[in-house]
Amino acid sequence: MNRDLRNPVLHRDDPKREPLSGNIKVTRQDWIDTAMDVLIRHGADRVKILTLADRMGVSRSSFYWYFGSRQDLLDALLSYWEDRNTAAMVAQADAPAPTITAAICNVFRCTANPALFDTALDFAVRDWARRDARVRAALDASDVMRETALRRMFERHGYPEYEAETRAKVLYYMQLGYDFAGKPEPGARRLARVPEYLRVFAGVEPQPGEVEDFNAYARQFAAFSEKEDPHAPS
Amino acid sequence: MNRDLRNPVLHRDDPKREPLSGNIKVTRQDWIDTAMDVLIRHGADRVKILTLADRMGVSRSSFYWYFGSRQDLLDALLSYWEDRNTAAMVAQADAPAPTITAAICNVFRCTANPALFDTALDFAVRDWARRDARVRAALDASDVMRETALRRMFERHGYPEYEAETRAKVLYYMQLGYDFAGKPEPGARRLARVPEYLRVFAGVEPQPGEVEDFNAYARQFAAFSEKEDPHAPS
DNA sequence: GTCTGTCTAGACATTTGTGTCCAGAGCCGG
DNA sequence: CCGGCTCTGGACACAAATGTCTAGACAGAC
Repeated sequence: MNRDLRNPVLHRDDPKREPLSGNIKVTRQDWIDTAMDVLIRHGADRVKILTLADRMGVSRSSFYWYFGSRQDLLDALLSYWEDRNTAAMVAQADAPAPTITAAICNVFRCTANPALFDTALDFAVRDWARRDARVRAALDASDVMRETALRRMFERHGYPEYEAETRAKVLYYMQLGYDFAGKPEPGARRLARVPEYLRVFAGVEPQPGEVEDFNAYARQFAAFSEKEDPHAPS
Repeated sequence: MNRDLRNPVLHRDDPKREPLSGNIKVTRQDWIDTAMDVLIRHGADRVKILTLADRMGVSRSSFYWYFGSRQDLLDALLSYWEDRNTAAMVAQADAPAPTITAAICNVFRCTANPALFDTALDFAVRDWARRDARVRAALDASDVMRETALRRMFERHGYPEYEAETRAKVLYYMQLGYDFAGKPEPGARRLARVPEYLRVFAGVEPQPGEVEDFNAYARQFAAFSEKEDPHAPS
């Protein structure tokens, strides 16, 4: 029973690592999934090993087989976020669109669709960034990428560079502030307000059919119709 | 030495309580001030009694003379916030103004002036609200009051009720999102953008002199010219 | 069937934070 | 000057969380 032969570090870091079948109660991914849920619902500083273990019905020791430390787990959570939300929003902003209002609707499609963009996760990461410099750096980089993509979007539709930058800021920070604030408006009222938002953000009238197209899309997602409060405490 | 005669609860709760002069190292207000600083810079969950005591150079026991528990201190912090930011923003929104753009500038004056509105504190309370139901309730009430005041402002300047509500939301949530996001724009660029913001928020051109009046006001405050990063971690 | 590697449980040490108790220092009024 | 009130320091108990160590259960390979 040589201790070096079962060195857990090697196995943890091996991407091809395949666990034995019947022996396992939880996998590395189970730890990550549970931690992600706690991160979103309670914040990064409440991702505690004991809490996760209790919730999954295993002992804390199991954790240290899969992860070297709590920090390792948190790094995994940040990696997941980095590979998701920002890419989705940039893609939607870059998507071709006949008019600026249609283009803005594309951006709305992003935040309306939980499969494309997890607003609760995005918020949790922002919250976390206040407490961790590495997270903060990753977040700042993401904000720049998103805002740049939105500015390019306005520029493609004929807005001068400086005005495009301002409108990108209004659109992006309004979106941010809306998700940040307490209670979201009920889905129906929120949808009804879309044409007005388009007028304010673009400064022009939406074209016929554009709002209807977006509404039809948005109604597919519970997030936009009856979203549960993403900031409920405790 | 009857214990009931020196019952600390009576003294702590007595608003007319006057400490002896030369005997005191810290006052109740010192604890609150230090806690407020930590709340703003690191978040409510890092307001630890030991940390505060170390920083003031006294023992933890002193704390329990002035406060019954850590919760008592946090309640004091919340009370302070409740009596400040919201009142200031509502007052600025209600202030008479010749045009809508001048009225919006009044609101900008609020967030530009640290004496009227502490954005960092506001943010810290929002952060805290995610972790404490009572804070969350106080925050929700404040958001409603602020948004209502902004809607009334647009209505007074002739916007129909529904459009006034939408524009109030864009103005308020953009403000929120801007403070929420990572790095604020440098002061000069931010000031230069004011007229464009006015056009987007109001949908009309600012009148001559309005922007200049606001700029002259804003330049008095370091917060708007070279604000330090309010969300630096740790 | 035994051995080997994978994974888990339970006990231990350590750190950090809260709250309580008590002795006592310092100031004040009588 | 002295007794009582105000406030502080230091010791204690306790709880929550992290990380380490060791024994051992279990499946698969041979």
